[in-house]
Amino acid sequence: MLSAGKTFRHGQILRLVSDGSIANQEDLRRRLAAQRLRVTQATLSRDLQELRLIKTQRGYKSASTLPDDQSPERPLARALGEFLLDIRPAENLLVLKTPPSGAQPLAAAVDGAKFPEIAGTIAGDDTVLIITPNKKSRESLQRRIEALLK
Amino acid sequence: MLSAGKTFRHGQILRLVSDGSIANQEDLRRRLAAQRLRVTQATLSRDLQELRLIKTQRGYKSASTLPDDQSPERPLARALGEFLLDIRPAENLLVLKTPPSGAQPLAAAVDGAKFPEIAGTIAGDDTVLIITPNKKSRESLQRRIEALLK
DNA sequence: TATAAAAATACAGTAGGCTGTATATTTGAA
DNA sequence: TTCAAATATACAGCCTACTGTATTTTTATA
Repeated sequence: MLSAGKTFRHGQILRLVSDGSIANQEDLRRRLAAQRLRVTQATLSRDLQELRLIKTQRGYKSASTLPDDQSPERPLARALGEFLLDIRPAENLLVLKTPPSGAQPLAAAVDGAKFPEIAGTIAGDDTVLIITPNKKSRESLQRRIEALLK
Repeated sequence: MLSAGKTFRHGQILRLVSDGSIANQEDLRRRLAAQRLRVTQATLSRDLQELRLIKTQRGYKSASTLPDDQSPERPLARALGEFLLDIRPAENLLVLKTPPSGAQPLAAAVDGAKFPEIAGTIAGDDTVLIITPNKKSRESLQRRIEALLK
């Protein structure tokens, strides 16, 4: 299904939720159904989890400011699968090559993974530069990233 | 398998091929195997097709300069699945919302699809603005894009 | 043209992602 | 606390992408 359905649904959920008038998942389900997006409550439960939306008195709200107890490597694994073309080590630096325009999303995913080895990242159009304190930490990071590939 | 293997393998194929020393698919297979990427000749045949690499006297070469007879909507469908959060029509304009940093890649994919309705696109960080000559063409374009969603 | 090497593909199996159904758990109000 | 509503999840099915095997088709060379 290419998952376009899911991503688009997520966008619609964010939009509906930001309007602030969603009382519960059944409510959300009806709103989506009204625009031809028919899914079950179970699916919405999963969606809200993936989107990190938590319920408040006034509807749902982003939980992105809350502690990050989810595994941060999941979205990174996806991004790597989608974008990574090559890994090039260079002393304390790690260069990730992507197709044109792939660097920004991949860098965001790398940042999101919050690897302790990483001092910082810089992304251009098709290149992500990851800076680590030293060669050892780069090697460690590289192993962890490569482990996410297969 | 998350296809991480495939994208990364494609990157490695591009790298090996650019070195110019690949004689044939069996040769390429051995080179990849030497770096722990073990696949069959059949898979490489498919990879080279996807990468549009054609054989020349001196190895393989990009065929991207050749006429574009492939459907341009494939990568767009992927990009939409990956990035599209919302579609907002406005007279002769179509606004595509994406997650942060999603606009550039999505815009590139839209551009790549070469829709005749499109006069131009402008992308920021999370918004792609598509300009069409008039409302009719915007409606047409919108239908075509929405058809790629499911 | 005949032949062998190279490349392409038909076919089938595998694996993972997504979703619905049905059920369990949690939450909140009385 | 108790009950009903709301939410989460175990389970299974479906679908698609990917890949290997085995074979066919193409290419190039003698």
